[in-house]
Amino acid sequence: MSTPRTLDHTLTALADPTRRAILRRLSSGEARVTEVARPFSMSLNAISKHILVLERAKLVKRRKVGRDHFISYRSEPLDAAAKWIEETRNFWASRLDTLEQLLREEDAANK
Amino acid sequence: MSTPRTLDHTLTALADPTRRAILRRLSSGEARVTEVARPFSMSLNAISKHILVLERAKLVKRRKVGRDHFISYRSEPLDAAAKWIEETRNFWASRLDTLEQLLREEDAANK
DNA sequence: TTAACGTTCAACCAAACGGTTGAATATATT
DNA sequence: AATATATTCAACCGTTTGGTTGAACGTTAA
Repeated sequence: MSTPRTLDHTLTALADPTRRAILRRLSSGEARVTEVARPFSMSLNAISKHILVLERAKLVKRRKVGRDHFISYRSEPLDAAAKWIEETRNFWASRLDTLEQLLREEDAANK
Repeated sequence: MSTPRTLDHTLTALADPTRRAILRRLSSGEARVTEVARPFSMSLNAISKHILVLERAKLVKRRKVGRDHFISYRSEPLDAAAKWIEETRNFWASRLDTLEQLLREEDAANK
């Protein structure tokens, strides 16, 4: 089974609260980098780097118009991540021995 | 901005392919650390560290019996992560609908 | 008691992360 | 042409990450 690096990138990008906040900030549509950075108490450069991480994960798209870079949200990676998580949860839910395993552990814990 | 650090931990833990493989490896029930490590081409210590990261995220539980540590999968963090992702997707779905609608109205106005 | 086993601890390393500051680049404005 | 604005690039810093090796610790077996 090959390693889906895009999932690595997606989950890594989402694991940071600043980056999750940036995504929410984009809900009203495109925003320039400076606009994205405004509500945060860190440097513009720091936000620029966070945007790079989001871009690597394809969670945002960049549209350059003159000196302005417009950043916008892309939904595909989150869809894919949701799909993976659901598949994994189903995988676990369908393990036939799950109940048996729980009982075994309980039994051992109550020993 | 509330900071759910548990989500950070969950997503960070899941962002690594080795750790995702470890979780799958646990599908047949509990396993000792050495058993968990066996299929991997890295040192036992490396796997021990990965298990620590999974433990911090509460994705695995440890049960010590003598010198053996039995590692088992816990489903709660994945459930919580799925919930967050679904909420976020819903948030975006409604937002994108609204934007689309606005564009449609604008278009109609410019007729 | 001694030896083997299962696991972690400690030290180390290189690379990545998350942040900073200052300079460079490209575009707009006057 | 000169200046201001938007953004990135480059260098640096301290911490974390993912890996190694070797020693230590606790448990089981001879």
